[in-house]
Amino acid sequence: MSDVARLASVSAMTVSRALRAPDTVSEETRERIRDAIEKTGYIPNRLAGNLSSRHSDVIGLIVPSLRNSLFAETIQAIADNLGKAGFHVLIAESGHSLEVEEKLVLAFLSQQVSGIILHNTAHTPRIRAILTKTDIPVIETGDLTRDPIDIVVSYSNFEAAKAMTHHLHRRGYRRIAFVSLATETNDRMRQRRSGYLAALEELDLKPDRQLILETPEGLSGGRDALIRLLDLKKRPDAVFCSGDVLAVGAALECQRRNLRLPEDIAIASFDDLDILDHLVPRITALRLPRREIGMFSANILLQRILKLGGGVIAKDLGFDIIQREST
Amino acid sequence: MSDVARLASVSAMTVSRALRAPDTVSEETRERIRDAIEKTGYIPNRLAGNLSSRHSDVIGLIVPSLRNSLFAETIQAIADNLGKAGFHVLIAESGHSLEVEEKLVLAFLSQQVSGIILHNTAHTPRIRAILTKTDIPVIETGDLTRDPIDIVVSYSNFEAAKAMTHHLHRRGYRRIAFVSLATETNDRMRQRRSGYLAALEELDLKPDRQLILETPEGLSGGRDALIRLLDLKKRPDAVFCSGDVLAVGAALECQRRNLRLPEDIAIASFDDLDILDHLVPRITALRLPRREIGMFSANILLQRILKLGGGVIAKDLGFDIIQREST
DNA sequence: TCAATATATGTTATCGATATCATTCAAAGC
DNA sequence: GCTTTGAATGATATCGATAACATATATTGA
Repeated sequence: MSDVARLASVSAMTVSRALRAPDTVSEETRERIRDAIEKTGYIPNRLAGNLSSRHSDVIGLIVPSLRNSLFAETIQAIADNLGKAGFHVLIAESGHSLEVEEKLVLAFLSQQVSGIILHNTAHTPRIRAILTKTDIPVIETGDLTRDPIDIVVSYSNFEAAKAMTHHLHRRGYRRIAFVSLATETNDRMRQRRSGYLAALEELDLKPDRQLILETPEGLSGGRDALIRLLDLKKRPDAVFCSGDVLAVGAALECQRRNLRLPEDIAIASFDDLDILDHLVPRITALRLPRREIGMFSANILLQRILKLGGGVIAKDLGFDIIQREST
Repeated sequence: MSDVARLASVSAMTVSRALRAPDTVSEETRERIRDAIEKTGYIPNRLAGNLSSRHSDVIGLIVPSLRNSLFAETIQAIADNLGKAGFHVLIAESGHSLEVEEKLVLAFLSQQVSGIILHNTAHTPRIRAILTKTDIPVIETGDLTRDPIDIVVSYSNFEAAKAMTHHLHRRGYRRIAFVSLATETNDRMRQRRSGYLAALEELDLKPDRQLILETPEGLSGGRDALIRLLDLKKRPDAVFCSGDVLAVGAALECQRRNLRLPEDIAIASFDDLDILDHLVPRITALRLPRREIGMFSANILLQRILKLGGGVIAKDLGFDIIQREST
């Protein structure tokens, strides 16, 4: 930077101003500086700048997994919106482990990020404490938790699962199976199961243990769950697959076995992936506001960082049920 | 940090050493410092540290798109391996635009990243110039380009497409269609098309313009391409779908129309997504070394950053053809 | 026993920018 | 005409850590 300053015959301070607050520098000087920057190939050092100004232009984002394209839309919306405002996104993956999440949050804070977005709503006590104390905005997006650390932007997994269960009941199904990923390490799955159970209770249906399954991630998880259900003496008439791509795996297994959807068995999915609309028959699903969550999170974050007021603490973005041929 | 130092009755320098080079500090002092850190809740400021030591623990990664889970495996492998060594990954999305890529690279350099990983091999002249001059390692992973900026870790899109075309020919297909995404903004697609054409030439087959299509991303892109091909007077006997999920869209459209694979038409995919192995029938595909690319990239980057020598410049990780029922 | 080496710690300058206060000079106001 | 105001720029201290060098104490060996 001092090179640039020398070449433009101004002080380093003026160069800094020309870059960060152009209107405080005269047109003429600005031009000289622009030329000098061009000539020297100067690239600003944001580390120094951020250290000096004591705020950075980086936002930290932690997702449980990047493998599933589940978060891609949200991430993209976040990155787009923050990018427009000159911020960058540091993405990390926790692998559903709270310990890893703890390490990552600490690393982010070390990097002096200006905000943190988490997909989890369950955290280690230490992280809760640290994040509560810190004065940077913290957004949680995985579930509409009642006691957010700071801000929560989401839909309610509980309500969504309950609504879908009611929907299946309205369509005439009475033995509704519920398939999810491991609930042990995943609070969202627990919420969904609770929603399912709450609906059953409201409908005066007795939950049947055999119809409540956990299965590994991936297409084979969905396939295996379906196989287990078909092997039951009293088969379900509908299967509510409450995890990424599980419904796809289940539906493809039905195809393989020449089972007719929805006559032989109905399938509904928790998340409306592209492919659900391309399968034959098309699969009923909950549409979750993934893109909206990203947009909102980014915008609230910006508001808070730029101190524009507007103290939103919880934003419920809802969900839709997309009824298709599979139910 | 000075708080910690005071509490532990040592100088700030000793605290710094206790954190970055523990074995240069006595057991006893280290313990006092550890307690002091605990008590004060001190979180190091890496900006300051990196500025002072003139190297950072952040690696920049630019991918064309996060929407397709295509890069997820590579990203995960990169993040895992770098994470083990204490590095973090700053991920950004270029949306296939070279101008955006330029901005992102400049932003990364401003953040003083210790290394850059790009999926593209085509760049603006300015970026090529800047990245060639810089002394941080730069890895390109999208294609086995002949003139890498610095290091290339990939498979050859050209060879892979050629190999699959030969494979289809060996299986008896003679009218082989080639479907890709827009080649205009995607150098990898151009390489694949060239590979396809090269194979045709070696096989003494005349390329047929009607059989070489470009289509938008996504399942519907694949579906639409298939429809266009079926509408031809002289239908192809095989379709080589050379872009993410195109083969899935095409295969599902065949299902919808009750076309038998491979009797009525054969389908092959460029990338072996999970789902290809779950469809009925299962789809022949090229298996690309996505995870290996991530691992290798991370490791070479680390070698270079830590100056461990080992001057690999180009690493060809090859590919496999997975023959399944669809061809 | 005493210089020579090793180990543990402290001091100071510095990384590259920016906040803050100071200065200069011209236009405006009375 | 002279103070007042404001726009443009500069000088200096500082952000929080670490590199590089300096110092103090312990250890070794001849």
